Amino acid sequence: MEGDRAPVMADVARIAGVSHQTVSRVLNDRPNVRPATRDRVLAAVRELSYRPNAAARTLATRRTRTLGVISFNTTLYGPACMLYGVEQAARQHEYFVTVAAVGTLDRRSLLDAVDRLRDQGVEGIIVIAPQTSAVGALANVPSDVPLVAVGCGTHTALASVAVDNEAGAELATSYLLDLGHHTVHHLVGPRSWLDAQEREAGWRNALEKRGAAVAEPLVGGDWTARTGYEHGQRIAADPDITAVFCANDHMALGMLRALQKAGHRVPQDISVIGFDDTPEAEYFGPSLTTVRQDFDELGRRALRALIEIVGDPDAGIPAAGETPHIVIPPSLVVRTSATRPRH
Amino acid sequence: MEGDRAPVMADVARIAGVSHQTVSRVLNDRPNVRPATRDRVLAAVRELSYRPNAAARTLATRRTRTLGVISFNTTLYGPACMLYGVEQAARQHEYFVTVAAVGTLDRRSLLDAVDRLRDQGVEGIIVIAPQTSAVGALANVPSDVPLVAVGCGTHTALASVAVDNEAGAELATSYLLDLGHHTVHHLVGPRSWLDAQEREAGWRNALEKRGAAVAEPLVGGDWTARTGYEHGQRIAADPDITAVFCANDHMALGMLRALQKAGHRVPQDISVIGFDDTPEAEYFGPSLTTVRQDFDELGRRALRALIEIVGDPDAGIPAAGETPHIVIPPSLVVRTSATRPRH
DNA sequence: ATCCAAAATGTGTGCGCTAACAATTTCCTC
DNA sequence: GAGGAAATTGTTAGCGCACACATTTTGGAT
Repeated sequence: MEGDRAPVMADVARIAGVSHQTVSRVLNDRPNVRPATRDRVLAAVRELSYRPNAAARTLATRRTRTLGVISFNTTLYGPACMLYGVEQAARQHEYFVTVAAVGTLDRRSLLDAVDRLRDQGVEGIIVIAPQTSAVGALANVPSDVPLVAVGCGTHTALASVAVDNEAGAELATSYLLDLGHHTVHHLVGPRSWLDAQEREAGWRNALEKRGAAVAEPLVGGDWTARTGYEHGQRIAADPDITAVFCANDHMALGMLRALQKAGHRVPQDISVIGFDDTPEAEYFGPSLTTVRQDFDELGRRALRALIEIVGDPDAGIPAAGETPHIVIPPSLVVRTSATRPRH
Repeated sequence: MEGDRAPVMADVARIAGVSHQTVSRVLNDRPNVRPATRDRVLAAVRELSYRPNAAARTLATRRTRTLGVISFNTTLYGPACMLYGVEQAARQHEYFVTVAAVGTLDRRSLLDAVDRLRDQGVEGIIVIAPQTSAVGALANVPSDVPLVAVGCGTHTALASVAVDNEAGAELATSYLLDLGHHTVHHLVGPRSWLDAQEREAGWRNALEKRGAAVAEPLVGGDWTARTGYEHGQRIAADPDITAVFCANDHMALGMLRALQKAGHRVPQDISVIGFDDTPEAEYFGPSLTTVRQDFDELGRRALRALIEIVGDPDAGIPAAGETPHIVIPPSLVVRTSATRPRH
């Protein structure tokens, strides 16, 4: 058990009575191999439990069939889903994916992550790091490996795949307006995130389109239920507010709790809408009306976009200078946390 | 830009006026290099932006410095955190990590994942797949790469790192008993998960130790809020029940909603306790008392255990036959969803 | 100066594979 | 059954690096 090396192609060749090149041809589905020979080779492969050595193959072909994913916080529901989608699609396309989590989003640690991934020889990188600063840092990274950003705003120099945050926010806001609310307040996400900025813009747009008053947005949210709760306490104190659009579901949860604790009923007294549609949102108290984005699909699309760029090199690299932006429309999921205002 | 190959060690050597071997020595921190030479080499490296070729290095050293993670559903909070912890620790130890998500937990797709990872040359594998079947399938995989299971029960033939589910469940159950409840009902997780089994066992133990009645456990839960809700409806109909221990937080959330919808107040009428302590649990209505497990730490420990096995080979492989089991104690987080029963 | 060990550097080889080309065989056509 | 194109197989040469060893240089001790 100790002494014998893992079998190599030459071993297979010997057993099958052919040259190692023929083995290579069989393994790579090359044409011009007689079926009988192919069978003998495959038999030998099985007999030895031979597995090709990836490093050697990479060295010879200069292709690693590996993609990298840089992720800021895989712990969040969205990023976790996107990662899943990416891996799923990668497998389908016969790529490996290696992940690099970054703890902070400063330029340095981002570039470090890129470096680490390049050291490993990834052919392309997907960035799940929806912060403005991240995109900024990455946009002009002097790298020869293609980058695609996923789930982060479209206003970027990077190729990207994202949900249309603005449209989603407009959907939510308009819905509340249609219900009869005079205006809608907005708890924004961290301003450093593109998603937060875009959702805020969408909210503002919808309000202005209808000529509704644009109240000062509530800032300081960090996506967590905690900050939602804190703002909820303030909102609860203002009797004029009838509708709040929260930049994500978790903050909406905190908001719900604060409101109820302060004695308000949702939706009778105040309507609340979230964003993301996490699996739990339906079971919040009350069931949360929210904007759904298909994270999985986002990841899959990102991967496909990346592969297209990395491409079978013979497919040709897309015209440089063109940074493709794929945007996916979100949808409103109506549940019970929002309703008509009382008059 | 097109024609020139990426620089290789020989290029660096030429520029620095040394042999490629000296470059190699510098890059690998080998002793016996004059400081002046080392500096010239490093300068040349910088000048060319040289990066060593991982494939070539792997081919020569037979080490990939890559670990694999097999994960069933990275979308869940726990697995996502563990993955994060793993990656974090891996980086520290200068390992890459590549992920392989499996969609279903049958033996085949599990072995496929292992194969895929081995094809890529991983030196070890961490399995985040806490199902009985998964462990069973993996326990006797005829593999030369070390496996460590994480976050899944300790009663396994696999090396593992896990939280002490049984202790956690006892903690929760005893707490409720101490509060004065005559007995505690239990909504179990999917029976195919070791965690679910162990939590059930812990719950049962605690009850028996105190001589409390052991009610029929509520089965059919699948970790989602939906099934928590469904069982909640049934529980709400039984006036005798005063305390429920749910196998995870999401199901507890569904339970809370169903109970409230049915007109019960939590905790005044019924106490509820969860398991996991997801970030949102604190903001459920009411704030959820739950058993906390440190997923990050779990991931980190798993990685360290794996590295120890993969080890600097000179460190020696631990005695075969010994499958180390690391268990981490959970803790009870007391919030407001559980209280004394009314008499 | 002389010699020797230690330090510093260079040379050759192989890791396991694929690409390019060379050699052989097969199979058809006339 | 001769000739030649097409199909099949083999041979050689790297890919870029680290390891084992050979060689040179250095820095004392004598």
